[in-house]
Amino acid sequence: MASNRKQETSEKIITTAIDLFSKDGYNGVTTEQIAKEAGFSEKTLFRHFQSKQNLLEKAIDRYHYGEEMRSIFESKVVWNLQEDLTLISQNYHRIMYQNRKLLKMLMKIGENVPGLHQYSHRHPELLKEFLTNYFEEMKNREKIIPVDAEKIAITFLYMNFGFANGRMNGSCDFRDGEFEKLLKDSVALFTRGLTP
Amino acid sequence: MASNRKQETSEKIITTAIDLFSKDGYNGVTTEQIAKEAGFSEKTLFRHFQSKQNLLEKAIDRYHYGEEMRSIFESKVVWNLQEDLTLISQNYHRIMYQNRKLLKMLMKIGENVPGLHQYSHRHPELLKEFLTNYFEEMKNREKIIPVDAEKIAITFLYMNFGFANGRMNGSCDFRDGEFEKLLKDSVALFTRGLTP
DNA sequence: TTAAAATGTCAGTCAGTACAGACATTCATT
DNA sequence: AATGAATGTCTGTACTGACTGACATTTTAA
Repeated sequence: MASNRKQETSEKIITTAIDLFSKDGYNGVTTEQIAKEAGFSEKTLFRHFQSKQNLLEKAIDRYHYGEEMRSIFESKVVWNLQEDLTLISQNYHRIMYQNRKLLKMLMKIGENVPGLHQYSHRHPELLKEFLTNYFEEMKNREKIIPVDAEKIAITFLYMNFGFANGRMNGSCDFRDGEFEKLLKDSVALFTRGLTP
Repeated sequence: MASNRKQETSEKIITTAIDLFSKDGYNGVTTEQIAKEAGFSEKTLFRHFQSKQNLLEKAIDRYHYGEEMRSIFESKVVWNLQEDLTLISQNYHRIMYQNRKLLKMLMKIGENVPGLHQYSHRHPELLKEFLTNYFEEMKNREKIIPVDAEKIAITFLYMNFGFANGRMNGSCDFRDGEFEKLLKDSVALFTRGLTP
């Protein structure tokens, strides 16, 4: 089909744009670079997206990150701290890693993009609430010591955000299973710190 | 003194540049904007810094948080886990907060700036080593349980980086003493998770 | 084979922006 | 008050980069 080909072209241009934007930011990349890198002419880029700004917006829309994040909430918790935290952090990092370039891109985009800030903070907020409720319930079940559930949730989330950020920017050497081991140790620490 | 006045002008331009760069990135701000916002003419900006690129470089090495970071290493550890972690995290966040705009700026700058990546990762690396050695020694003294010292150090650091990042971007409402409470709770969690 | 859809080429427009020179003006110091 | 340093103003240059239109070429589907 023709429409299929058209779609593939758009797809290729978008992913290339995300790739370059994530490295050098929106203003640091030219439409010519994007088109060339994607293997098309600049003209084709504009035929597909009309403007650079629109290309950016289409790239952001592609952010299915939000929808995927929902899968975390659907994580079947079994009310066992270690198991649950492991599952949650694994899901979290899978999603963050899949969307790492988009995330880097978003972090580089200025504060001048309206609504973006709220948009990109909506899902983390939901995740925080989800975790807070989880810890609250665990307290009721007397499976963890009495703590400020929200603060523990924030701590767990920001710790994992830190991990994800470090992995994205290649700060530490997270080769092979190193990253998984780190997650395991951090979950173990939480578990030991919270179980009565 | 005349040289004093000159210096003050440079200072004002640099801080303004950092302020704007941190919001919209290097390419998202014009020299005209910087000059105007700083209260000078564009010509003065160029008389002081010759080029925009040079202004960026001066901004980067004038506000190097690296030296301040050294004060963390000079933190007098007393080999009491809770006290030491509290002191370290407090120092860390003081420095991160002071340099928050510079840090935001650095995060937005593309990977095309040579050497910047290594430069901005040098001090966190040192801090990681410092902390790793600390946990190692605490193990020897049998004040904490046997764990992978490096992984715990990474966990503690990335958690705090996550906090700092959240505070910089205003993700959560860290008003009044909320942030301090968060630090306290997270240190308590670590302490409980590591003490035998 | 053929028509339509998709892409390429190339030349060009237009706005924005880093930066320079000439000259006027303000400011601090004596 | 006078002088030199610092700054302002204004004009201009050179270049980049988003975006367009006309026309040619390739690709796809019937």
